[in-house]
Amino acid sequence: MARIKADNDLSRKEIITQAAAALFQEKGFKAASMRDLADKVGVEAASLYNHIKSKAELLHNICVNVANNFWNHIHAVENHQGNAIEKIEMLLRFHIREMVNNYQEVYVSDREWKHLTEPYLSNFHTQRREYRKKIAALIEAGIKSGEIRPIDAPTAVLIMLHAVSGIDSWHRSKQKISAEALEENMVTIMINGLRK
Amino acid sequence: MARIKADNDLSRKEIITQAAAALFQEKGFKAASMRDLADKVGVEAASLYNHIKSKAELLHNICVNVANNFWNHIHAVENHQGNAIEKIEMLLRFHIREMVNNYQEVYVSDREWKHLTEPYLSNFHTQRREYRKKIAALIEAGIKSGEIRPIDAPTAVLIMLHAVSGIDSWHRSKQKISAEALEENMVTIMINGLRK
DNA sequence: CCTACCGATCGGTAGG
DNA sequence: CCTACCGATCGGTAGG
Repeated sequence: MARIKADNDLSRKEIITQAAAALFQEKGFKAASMRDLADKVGVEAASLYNHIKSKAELLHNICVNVANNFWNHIHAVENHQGNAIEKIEMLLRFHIREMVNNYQEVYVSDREWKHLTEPYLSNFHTQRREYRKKIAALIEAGIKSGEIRPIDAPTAVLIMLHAVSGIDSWHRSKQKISAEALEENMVTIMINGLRK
Repeated sequence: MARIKADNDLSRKEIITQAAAALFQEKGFKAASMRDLADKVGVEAASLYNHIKSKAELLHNICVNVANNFWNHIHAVENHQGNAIEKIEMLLRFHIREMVNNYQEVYVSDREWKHLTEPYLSNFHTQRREYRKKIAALIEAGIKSGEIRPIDAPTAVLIMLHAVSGIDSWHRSKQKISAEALEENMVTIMINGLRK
């Protein structure tokens, strides 16, 4: 009995979090009200608080989930057997697929994280900086091995990550090319831009 | 006398608009309050309304200024003598420089325009779409002439524009490379990514 | 999960 | 340019 109740609570909370991700993506965190969210879920605003603690908690959960997802993946990339270009392509394809399939959460985590409250804001910021350093290290390795042009690695990271975040425009576009074609086009442009 | 007063009003309004651009960039449009803005300018909130009509007008002015700036430039690019790669490089360098030198306004126009009110929202959206079509046409021309890889032009546009918007991270970074080095690195990666 | 309601803050106005 | 203030809306709570 207790377990079934706990399961129901969990999935209810997940439904609310998913709806919050969609809402924060559409309107932005500050412009999205808890009344908007309640409408989306189909309850009164006050009822949300039986499942969540606060609006801030919703943003926090979204950002932490996304951050951990990318954080886990880059360790797999680092341990992957292969040259630098292969590793970077692996990372790039993961980013593209996450942006395609898990659009709203990834978008919110990327664009709305500055509305996190302390200490989560500082934690997120630090992890983000570490994550980018890891990508820069992959690029540096590729420059040393002669696979990649002698460019500024942090600048290359910034181009890569932001290019991928442009997929939000793809989601909204009228005549979408397929997700596969999008991925191949992005990889072609970015990898050839880096490759010597 | 009347002229001096008019001049003072204009520059006062410009001071407020500049401060608003900085504030909207830092906090986001919705999270930035008119009391915040008044503090930044050094007056009481009510006094702002002797110079501006509304908070919405401030965002509108910022977005229209930026949009017109880019709109005028792309006509110069289209009329420029040269091959497709040269035109695209010219456009890319202009975007990079605007993002470096006119950071706050460009950033706000890029990230906060969805908070515009009608009919400005629709106008902005339409102009933005037309602008991107013009860039896609430049890329298509380069593909036809054999200068550029056979890629999906709208995807290439989206990568280019978003890569440039990543310069906001450069502004905040601790050990900044020079603006010139940033520009050369970006141009190298993007142009070689496109070039056949 | 709802009704009823709270204190805080918002954009903006009146009047001087 | 300021003091004083407004109606609306916000995130969230009490109590059932």
